[in-house]
This record gives sequence, structure tokens and C-alpha cells, in this order.
Amino acid sequence: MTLQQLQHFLAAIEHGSFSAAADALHLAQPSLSEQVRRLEAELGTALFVRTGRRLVLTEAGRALRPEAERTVAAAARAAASVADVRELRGGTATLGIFGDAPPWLVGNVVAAFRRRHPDVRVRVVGVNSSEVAEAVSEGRIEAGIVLLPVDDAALDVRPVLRSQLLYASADPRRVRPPVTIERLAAGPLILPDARFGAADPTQRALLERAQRAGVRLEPHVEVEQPQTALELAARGVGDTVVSEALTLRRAGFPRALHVAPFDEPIEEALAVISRRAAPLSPASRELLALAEQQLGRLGQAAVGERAPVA
Amino acid sequence: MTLQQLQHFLAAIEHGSFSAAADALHLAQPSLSEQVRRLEAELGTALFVRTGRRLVLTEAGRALRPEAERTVAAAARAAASVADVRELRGGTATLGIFGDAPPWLVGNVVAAFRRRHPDVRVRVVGVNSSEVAEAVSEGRIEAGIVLLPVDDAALDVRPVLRSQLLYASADPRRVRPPVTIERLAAGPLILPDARFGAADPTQRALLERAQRAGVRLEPHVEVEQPQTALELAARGVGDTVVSEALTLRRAGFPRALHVAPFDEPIEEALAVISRRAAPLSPASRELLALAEQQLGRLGQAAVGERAPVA
DNA sequence: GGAGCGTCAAAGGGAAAGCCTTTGGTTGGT
DNA sequence: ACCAACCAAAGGCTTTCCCTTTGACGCTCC
Repeated sequence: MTLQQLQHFLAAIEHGSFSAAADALHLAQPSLSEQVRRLEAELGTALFVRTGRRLVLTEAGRALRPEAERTVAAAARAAASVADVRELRGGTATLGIFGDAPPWLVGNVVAAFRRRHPDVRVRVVGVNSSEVAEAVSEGRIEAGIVLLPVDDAALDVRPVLRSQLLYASADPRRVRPPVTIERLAAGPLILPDARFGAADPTQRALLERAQRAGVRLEPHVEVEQPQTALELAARGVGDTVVSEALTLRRAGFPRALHVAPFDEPIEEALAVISRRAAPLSPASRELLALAEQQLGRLGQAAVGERAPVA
Repeated sequence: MTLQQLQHFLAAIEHGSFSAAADALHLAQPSLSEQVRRLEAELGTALFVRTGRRLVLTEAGRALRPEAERTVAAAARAAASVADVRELRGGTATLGIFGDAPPWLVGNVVAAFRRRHPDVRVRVVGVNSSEVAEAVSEGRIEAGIVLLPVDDAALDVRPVLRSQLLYASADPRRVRPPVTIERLAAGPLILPDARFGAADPTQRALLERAQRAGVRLEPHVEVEQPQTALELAARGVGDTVVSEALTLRRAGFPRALHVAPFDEPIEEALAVISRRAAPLSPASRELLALAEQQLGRLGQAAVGERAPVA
């Protein structure tokens, strides 16, 4: 059974003859006739009585008609549902986000997207750059914003914002030059992102730097949220590190905290990622474009809005 | 978009890979892959992300899935509904019946049919032989039971019961020989089937006979139901005619009434009719078979059960 | 009652789709 | 680093699809 056959069957009913139906569908009459005949053969029953004048449905045809209409309508809905996704009239756009992305940034991006496409639902997932990268490279989500580096080669990575890791302490003397990894290792240390440990790219970069310097980073406190680490550091519990991106706009940044870049900068970069060679859905493309726009604007404004440095 | 494509799409989701899905559908992998690719091309969107290990639905694919399932299910229901009709598990069997068919006969046939096929609905339509014949020859209904003659050449006519028209009167002297059309024309006359007049074959035969005898049949009372005519005749309002078939079994036959055949018999015949060269649905075939059976049995029992003759 | 119109079926041919097998390229696992 | 699983691509064969032409049948209008 074919959708086409059902459509031809319905057209024949509607127009009262095979000829008229064929005309309406821009077909030759024998073509349509054959399809109906084929349908009848497959179903094992005549659907029409061919009386010279006009077609009359058999009992089987009468039984088939409403079901055929339902089937054709369902197919149309199926096509429409995909078109909705394509035309940004429906569906869900999913964006993977590294865990300590500034909430105001995510909020901005999502709000801007919803303003343009109110019918598309948005899902923001992810707590960790490497986890997001894995999900994107496996195709579970289409796009994400992560901290570099991400190792997976199946990704299309577009860096959008360079940043560096800052030393953060409540004691202004601790952020005076020279700001070194040794100093960080020496003092009481607070490290965020406890859950994912060495999988986090920034944390990995930090540990590698320590190894190279011959010191070990032994955190006195491990917390999950960077915000918590900052809060603890502001209270003098210990020193910590914070991504420069998180200090921008000073949203929720503790006043008591002083930050400074390392003498030998620990660079990090934010990037938008998507699967290489996998076409992005319009929704995701739009979402990524907005994210890039937000991050780009952020990079330009960064200098003037940095948190106090020593 | 094709039902097949939707089925392949769903199979691919279910089995997690094109290869497994193709196996399950007894297809080669490239065949299934191509169908999915074609579907994607038509919809203008990728439905799967082909990650080396397993297939992952895109957003469009996620949107399509439930609609595809609905569509395929609807198609299955469509096929099933026709099969139900074919297998006598559903649908409606329609039987055309001439207007003054004895209700007990129709009741017997329908009851027997329903006993065998309780899921098939039965519709009994028609008030007049010629109307039934027209409906059957136009294909509006598949089969019927009529009084001969019927003129239409597109019919397959199988006579099943010979009968004749009887003179009926409350006065026993009026049914003594010679029973002639002249006598009928002379007395107060009650004629049934007023609505369809000369189109009714029996009435036509009667009028033709009168014309041949040089008399005119001017009914004093015209009624629609033969039963009403008999009732009036029983009360002495006038004389009437009644089909012999109606007097059998004496069901509802007025006791006060006397009947007799005409000296020159006015023959009539009951026949089952269907469209020539149009295949009967199983339900109609069964219904007709039962009707023939009932009428055949009736013909054998006729002699012993006739109403009182003079 | 025959000419003309409309409708469907049948036949023949060309284009397209569907399916197969083989082969090559990726990805993941051992 | 090799092996297994999987998908895509290519070539070839069969079937389907669709067309045009033709013939048969029924209806209508002279």
C-alpha cells in the first residue's frame, strides 16, 4: 500500500471519476487508474464499481475511505512537523554549556533567541566542557559552548573569546607580582569543579603547569561551583583561580576579592563547537550565532569592565 | 514521502543502525540507507547524525518520529478495515428489497445472517422493485430481492420463487370462478403501492391485463402498504389483489379474507439480483445465499400453507 | 437509431525508482 | 596496529511509474 495510492483513491472519490481525478493531480488517466487497480489487487477487493456513468464505492471502499483520509492527513502532519523544525516554528534547540558559564551570558543568549523564535523550545544542558564536547561529537546535541582545549577531532571548533585564568585571593598582597603557580600551590587552595576533576580542560591545564613547575596542587577545599569557590576565597578560606570570563561584568563577583593574571599566563579560550560535517539545524545555527555575537561583544568590552586587579 | 520510507526510518531508530534495520526488514543495507537519504532530501533536513558507532536522531528526526508512527499505524488500520469487510468481520451488508416483501421473510434472512456474522451491520433498503433494480444496476447497492420483471440489462437476475397474483375479497362469492380482471375492474377497488404507480412491475402487469381486456382499473382507494389494502379488503371496503408470496405462512393475514388465483394467472416471480460482472462482496454474497435459501424453502412449502381459497 | 462525447481498460515504450552486490572509508574496540 | 561494525558510493538488473495511443462501453443528442 502506498500513500500515493491512497491519495489517488481519495481523489477519485472526490472528483467522481478517474479522469477528473487524474486531471486534478496532473496525471494521465491510465496512470491513476493503474494505481487504484493495484491498490485493489493488494487489498483483495474492488473499491469502486465502474458503472459507465460514475464511480460508486463498494462496501470495502466505503470502509477504506475514512481510514485513507486519516492516513494521508497523518503523513501531511509528519511532513509539517519536520518543516516546523526547519522553519524555526517548532521543535527544540539544545545548547551544551560548560558548567561555570556565567548565567547572565546564557540568559542573554536564550532570551534573544526566544524573542526571535517564540515557538522553538530551548534546552540548555551540560555541566562540563569535556562532557559537552563528547555529547556534541556523538551527535546527542548539536552545538555547545565550551572552554578549550577539547580533544575530540570530530568537532568543528570556532574560538570566540580568549581569556585567561586569574589568581584570586582576599589578600591583596597575594596577587602582587610575581603571580606564580608555586604561590598557588603553597597557600591554602580552593578548587572548583570537584566532580569532574582532571577531565576539565582548565583544571587539566592548571595541573600540567604545576607538574612542569615541580609542585603539587593539593586543594584544601574542593567545591563544585566556581561561584562557591569565589565566595570562600573572599572570606579568606584560601586562594583560588577563576576564569577571566567569569569576572567580566562583575555580576555576582565578591567585592572583597582581588584577582591577577599569572606571570606566565594560563590561557583559555571559549569556543562554540558543533559536529564537523553534520549540518546544523536552523535553530541551533541561530542559537550559536547569537552566542558568538554575545561572546564577541563581551571580548571587546572586556578591558574596561575587569574586576579589580590588585 | 512514502510509507516505506517512514517504515525504514522507524526501523532504523528501533534497531539503532541501518544495517540492523535492513536485516530486520530483509533488505540490503544500501537499499534502506538510500530510502532514508531520499526521505531526508525530500524533507530538506538530516534525520540522523551518522556517528560511527550508532545513529542519533537530529531534532528534526525527533519531531518526525511520533508522526511517522502515527502515519504507519493509520495505514495499517486502513488495510485492516478493508480486510474486516472482506473477512466478514465488519462493514455493512446492504440488501435492496421490494416494498411489500413479507416482513417475516426479511426478518428471517437478516436474523440468520447476523447469527453467523455478528460484526457485520445489515442495512435493508428499498420500497419498490424497480427502484431497487436501478440502485443495484448503478452500483449504489450490491444486491436485492425484487419482483420480476425488471428491465435493466446490467443485472444478473436469478429467479428463485414463482408466484402469482391473487384476487382477494371479504366476500367468498367474489372469489368463485370465473375470477377475471373484469370482475376486479367492476367492483370497488383497493390498490396498494400508490406511490410508485405504474413503475411497479406487478401493478404494470395488472394494468396491461386490464387494457387488453378493454376495462379500466379505477381504484376507489389507493394505499401504500399491501397490508393496509388487505385490512381494508377484509373489512369489506372493496376487493384487492395480493401477491401469493404474501399469503404464505398466513402471518398477519386477515382471517376474514378470501383469495383465489385469476383464471388466466397473473404470474410474478421473485428474483435475487446483483450487478452483472461486478464481484459481490462476501457479505452480500452470503446475504443473497441466505435469501435464496429462505425463498427456496418457501416455494416448496407453499402448497400446504396457502391461505383459504374461496 | 446512429454520431458524438465521456469514461475506463489495455498495450507498448521510455524514464525513474528500488534493490542487489561489491567496494571503500571511518570509527571503536582489542 | 589490526579487526569488526557500520555507512556511503558505484554499477547493474528488475520493477514500477507514467506517458500516449487505441479500443470498448454507455449515455446523450440529434
